[in-house]
Amino acid sequence: MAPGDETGVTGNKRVATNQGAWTAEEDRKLSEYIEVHGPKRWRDIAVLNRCGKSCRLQWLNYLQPNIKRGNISNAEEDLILRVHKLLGNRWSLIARRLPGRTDNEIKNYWNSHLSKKISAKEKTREEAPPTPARVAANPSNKRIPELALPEEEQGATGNTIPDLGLDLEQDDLFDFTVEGSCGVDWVNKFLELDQNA
DNA sequence: AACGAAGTCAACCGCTAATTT
DNA sequence: GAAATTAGCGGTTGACTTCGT
Repeated sequence: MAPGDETGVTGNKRVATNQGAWTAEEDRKLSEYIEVHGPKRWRDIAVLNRCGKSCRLQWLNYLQPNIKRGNISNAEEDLILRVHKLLGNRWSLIARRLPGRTDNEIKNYWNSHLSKKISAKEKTREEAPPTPARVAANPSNKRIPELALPEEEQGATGNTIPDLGLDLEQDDLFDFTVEGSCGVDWVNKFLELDQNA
């Protein structure tokens, strides 16, 4: 593919497409188009002066039926935290576990809310003196090698997926089309596997 | 009231994988 | 099998809002 063709940019030249916030009129036209032609062939969408990529994003994030906006519940937040712990920044995978939520929304929510919560938690944990139980379990405060990843596997960002011997593409756990696969039960099942591994 | 800093989130960009020709 | 096209993903940017001084 020619780089940039779907972004409103051809080579170094920016083609004349609208940019910036979508208007209600544009939303309406896009919805009408998709109602007739379906959510495909984004490049061919000629009803708007928008690149196909922008149309696709608008449809996925705002215009699709059953899209939920805002008010992320505690249960959803917990689910995001737990799945993120397992998968890292795989926003689309996380989003598929939260019906009505989009990857973009979850990503934003993570960056603006959850990442801070986590760093605050870690900070308090670092500052807190070790509990008697922790000291008893590891009296010399030695690093436990089997719990640590080798440096080359940790990655620069720390957003690595733990190698649990699972195939994200093949394992049924990650087949998000399976009915009833959404919710905390799935995470619990995964965590069990995690612990066993 | 005015200003700047910090927070939020919609939209864009660059890239890759998958699909089609 | 190669090239072109399309779809999708995650990271980043920038406009807007809120908050503190």
